[in-house]
Amino acid sequence: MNNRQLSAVFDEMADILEIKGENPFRIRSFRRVAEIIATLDFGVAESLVQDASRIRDIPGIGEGTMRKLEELVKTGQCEEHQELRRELPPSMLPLLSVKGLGPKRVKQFWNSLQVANLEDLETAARSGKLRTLPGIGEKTETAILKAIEEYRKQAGRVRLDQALSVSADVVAYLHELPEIERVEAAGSVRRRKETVGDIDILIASSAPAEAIARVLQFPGIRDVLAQGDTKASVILGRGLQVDFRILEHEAFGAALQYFTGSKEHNVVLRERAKRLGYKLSEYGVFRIADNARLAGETEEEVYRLLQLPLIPPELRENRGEIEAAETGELPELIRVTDIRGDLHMHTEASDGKDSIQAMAQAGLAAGYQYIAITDHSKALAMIGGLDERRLLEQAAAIDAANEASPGIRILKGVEVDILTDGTLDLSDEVLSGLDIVVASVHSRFNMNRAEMTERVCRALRHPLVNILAHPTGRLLGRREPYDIDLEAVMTVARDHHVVLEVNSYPDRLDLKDLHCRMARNLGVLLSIDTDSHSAGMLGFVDYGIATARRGWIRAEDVINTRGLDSLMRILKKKEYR
DNA sequence: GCCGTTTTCGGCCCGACTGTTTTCAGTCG
Repeated sequence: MNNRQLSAVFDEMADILEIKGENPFRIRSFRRVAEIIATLDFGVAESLVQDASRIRDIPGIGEGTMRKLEELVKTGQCEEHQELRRELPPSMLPLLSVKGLGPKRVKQFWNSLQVANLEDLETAARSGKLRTLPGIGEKTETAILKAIEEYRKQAGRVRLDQALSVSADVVAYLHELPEIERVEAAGSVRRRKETVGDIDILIASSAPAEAIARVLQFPGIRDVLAQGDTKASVILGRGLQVDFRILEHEAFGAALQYFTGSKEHNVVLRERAKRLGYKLSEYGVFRIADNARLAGETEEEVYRLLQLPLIPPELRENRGEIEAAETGELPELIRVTDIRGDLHMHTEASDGKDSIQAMAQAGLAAGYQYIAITDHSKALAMIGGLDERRLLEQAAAIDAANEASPGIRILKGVEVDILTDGTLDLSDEVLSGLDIVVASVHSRFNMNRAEMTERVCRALRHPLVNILAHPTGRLLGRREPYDIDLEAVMTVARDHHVVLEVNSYPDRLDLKDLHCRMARNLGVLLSIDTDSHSAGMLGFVDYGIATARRGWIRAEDVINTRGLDSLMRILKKKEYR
């Protein structure tokens, strides 16, 4: 069993226990274990055999969990999990994701109406059976039907770039209103998660009623889900939910901290506050003794009172950032201004839209010192991939463009296909004449893990390969990553001085955040590139930077933060780290 | 189930909104 499967077992047990109404703290433990395993950068199954203390020593993992893990790894299942599945059908678990339904109601519907899945629930609601139950009236029944519809429609979350664009629109609109003194997006948008379920907007206003009224006039609201004195929830035309909260100025920092989350991060902070004799809420930090508010206007104050430095929002996932903050070991995260060039982009020679010169102009406008032109190779014939002859012609054109001293150095490169046997799609002779070779997989995504891993590793051992682009091949919401042993890939990359890409294209973000962290831990260098297909796309770098920051990446972990000379030494494999 | 500069037992985060409850439970974030 791999980590993902192990994690799913604990999550499912937590779901079932929750419906059964068992000890909430035991449930919380299971959830924590699921999260820990899901975000681990090494395999639980292998570690259990080789060095079990590597697992046992993780805070949150105790004796009970160790027993279950051993059982799962040895037999492929665990008795308690099987027992729970016999008690309650797993088909009812998705019901917990329907808005407005929690464990109590799911249990109630099962006990009294034998509702075992989404379809049963819809039938029961439509036939008016739900309203016969205690505590459920006509309104709740209608709300549930609506929630089922929403659940089916937006089972998926929206991509970060889309969420950022919507939240920017909303913030810009609110910013103009006189009733509103301050407005900020919080939540997973602020943490820059790769996908976002809803958008949280915080508003400071001394006239909350007026502010709420104006907020609800935002053009594009399709539906108002809830509305009170201090908050409102709406659905926008595109189906995205936006939650607004109105606050007083004095509590804005505490609210920003609170609504930025993550939930897991906040739980730990509150426990910490309590230990220190404080109470932390969205209204501030209060001294328990006399309920005096000691902080609230800024986030810095809140963290300072908890004896911590300000933790960057991208790190707030309870993945060790609080411990790191405590010991002064928070990383100095990379910023977009650290980037000095973009090493992956296409031109009209293959599937890009713009010329070499146009891309160079865009690079110059971005303040870059260098860019690399890396069009596709001939295996991608349908989009005009370059063969040896055309690549040589392009190289000559780049030489000419550099001669004209455009104010930016244009590197000659290629994105060469890694063929199914792990060889490259172009001859060494031509590749050796380039400044940079980016290699990637664009075919046969369904190979098994061992084959795919060997395919990629073979390519990484090729002495001319510099960067492995979009290493897992995933497309957010459209294509799963191919099955590959990333730890093996990273080890080979490090040993052969190959750099892994953080592809900033909004539906790729590949490597993703956890993989970035894994790379850093394994000593693998990264390159944050856009894979631009037109001049306007160089700005995608923001999303790659966000992903890297979530992966604890510093400027020194990324090769395109270096000056040209240092970069060239890495590309020549004379230097690494 | 996990954990320990109060503790190996007894804790384990906080507040708002909704609906239908006549005093609060369930859910959400």
